[in-house]
Amino acid sequence: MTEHKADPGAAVLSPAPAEAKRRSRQSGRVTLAAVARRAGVSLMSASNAFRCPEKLRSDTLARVQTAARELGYIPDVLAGTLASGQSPVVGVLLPTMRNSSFERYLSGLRRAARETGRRIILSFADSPESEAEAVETFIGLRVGGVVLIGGDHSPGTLQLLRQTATPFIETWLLPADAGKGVGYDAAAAMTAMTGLHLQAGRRVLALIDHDGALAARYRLRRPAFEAAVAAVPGARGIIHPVGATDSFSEGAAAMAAILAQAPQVRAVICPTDIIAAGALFECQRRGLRVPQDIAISGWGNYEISGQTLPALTTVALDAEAIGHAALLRLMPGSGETCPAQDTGFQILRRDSA
Amino acid sequence: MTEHKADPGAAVLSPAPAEAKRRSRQSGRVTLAAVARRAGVSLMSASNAFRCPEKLRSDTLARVQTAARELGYIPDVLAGTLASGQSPVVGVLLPTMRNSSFERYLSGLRRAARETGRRIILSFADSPESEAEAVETFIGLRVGGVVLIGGDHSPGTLQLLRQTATPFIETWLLPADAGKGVGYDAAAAMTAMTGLHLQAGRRVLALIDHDGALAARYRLRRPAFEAAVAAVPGARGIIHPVGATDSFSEGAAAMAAILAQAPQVRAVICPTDIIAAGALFECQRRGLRVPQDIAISGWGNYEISGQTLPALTTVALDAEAIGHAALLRLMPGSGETCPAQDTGFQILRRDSA
DNA sequence: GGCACTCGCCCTAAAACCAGA
DNA sequence: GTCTGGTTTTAGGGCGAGTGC
Repeated sequence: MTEHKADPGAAVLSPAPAEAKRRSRQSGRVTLAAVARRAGVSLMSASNAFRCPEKLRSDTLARVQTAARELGYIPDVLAGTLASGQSPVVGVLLPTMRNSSFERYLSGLRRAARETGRRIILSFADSPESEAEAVETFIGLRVGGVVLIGGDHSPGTLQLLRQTATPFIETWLLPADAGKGVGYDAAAAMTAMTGLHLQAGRRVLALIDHDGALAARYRLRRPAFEAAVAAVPGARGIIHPVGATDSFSEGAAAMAAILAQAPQVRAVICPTDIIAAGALFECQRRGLRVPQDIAISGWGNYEISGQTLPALTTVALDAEAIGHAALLRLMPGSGETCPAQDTGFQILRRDSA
Repeated sequence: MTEHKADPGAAVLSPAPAEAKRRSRQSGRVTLAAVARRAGVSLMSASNAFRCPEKLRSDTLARVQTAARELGYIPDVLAGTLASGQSPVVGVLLPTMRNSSFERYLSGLRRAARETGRRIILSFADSPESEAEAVETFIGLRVGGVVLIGGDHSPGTLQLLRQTATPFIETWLLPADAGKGVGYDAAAAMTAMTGLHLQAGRRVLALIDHDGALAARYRLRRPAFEAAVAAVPGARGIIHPVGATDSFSEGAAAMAAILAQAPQVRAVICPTDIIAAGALFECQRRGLRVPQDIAISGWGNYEISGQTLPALTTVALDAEAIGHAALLRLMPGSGETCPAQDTGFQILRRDSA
């Protein structure tokens, strides 16, 4: 069936122009209608084949599926979302790539997405502005939900989510948005970690404390540290704040600063394994022995923590479980019971402390 | 204007049901129509205010903008894409989170996106299946383009992209898809790196070679290594393959295996800085001095490479530039001249080799 | 500057079809 | 041949915005 552009002048007379115009706007992609035509069923049956397969007789269903496969049909999520008002897409916002826990977190999210037929898209944001921007992109895409890390979000971000009634969930920390979040008890972990150093007989402890924007996932730790130190007579705690960027060089610089300020420090608690590794490298450069001269502990059980010499004592948390539970909890309609919200943690004692 | 759900029983009698039905399907979100109403302009003017502002008188424009801000209007990208057939969203596919070059790559992409008014969504894929799945999600979302890393993609992935006529670009390596890709010359970098070890007088060199799925971004290196070694009389090259997972422990294991197999090895060229750091840690554990006993070089100039002791000699590449150029090249319509496709590299000599 | 139509799909309602009882 | 119950079709109206006239 050949067809050329209709002469605009003849438009009124010929039946063709409407047809031609329609064609010109079509994307050329395989549509559901094409699948239906090929399978010899109605549009509705084709639609139902994807949406509620149980409504079709199995042979009809098979016909549609075959046709879809043969044609290479990929559902237009946009059109579906627009029409139904429901999107299978979940937007996940990560603060940084540098935290290897997030890799496991993501695989938990992916597993849950596979289980519930959802699709995940990602974005990274390390500042309030980029966070709001990313969330706006998600909302513009009319995602079905948004998964956030930490409880520290720019007012703009939260307002956007709320005013558009986009379901979202905050993860990683407890207590998060009461009854909704998924995470572990960072304060308890800090209490345990500080206790470990104290029980080893160390009395002058330093805490490297992340601050800055979007650093709320560290915020619960400091009070727990201070309380634990205060509970032991003769113990002293030093707080050294660092910027929110997680890097080896920050760890090295922090270690240098702490040693300059308080040479008698015997243990350094780091907010991440990256910082801890950086601090360890700095000690190596100075010829300080770890843990004999000074103990170092990290946080997060990143892969590197098991590989440095000495290996790093750290806090292991179940990022995979957090991710998995987060997605399931995001949409109550899943029909599944909501998993427990506390995914726990574990102090992983290795050689550095 | 209060309104409650219409009583289903009364549906037939009341004039409300149609209205109620309509309402029930509406998202409740702020639409362009609402903005137009509030600004007292037609729907078209409101649309134009965003799409081609120059078509409006400035006071009309301002009225629309004010109304949009007051209402908290967020354009429905879905509807816009569906209607126009063009999407401002670009899907970026990353192989892994562990490569800190990708962070810079991403910021280049983001900068370009900001410059051209596009939006970026991300996905990670480390296997052919997850790659195809991610690309399918992008295509289902009818993204305007897809940015890929490396030239090694599952046939399914490429076929999907081609059959749906989705614009895409392969980055990172040269020569990529001739005339379209953006990247650096990995073979030349390997030649230079091998030369560095040879010039230092080392004659038994080992290459740790990534293989496995999706590892094409390493594939050009080995022949260059072999050629460089062959060109120097008395030099010998050992190839040690490792799986595609980029981890410290892989590096450590590879180093152990190489030492067992060829104790006389004097230099090890690693495919990434992570592997190199892992290899270095293994040497430390064995009391081998780097670089006196054995030289190690990495690849990628990840942050860790400057922090270990000794710091790692590595290949620095301009990931930011790759990302930036990739997005600009993806859509020729940008009106900008396409930047050069070779973003170059640099051998960063530090202490480990 | 505005009207009518379109993008691809969803959804409701009601009618049509197809067994078997 | 009518009734029944499940399956499929027909018809039409959206969803929110862009496009051609």
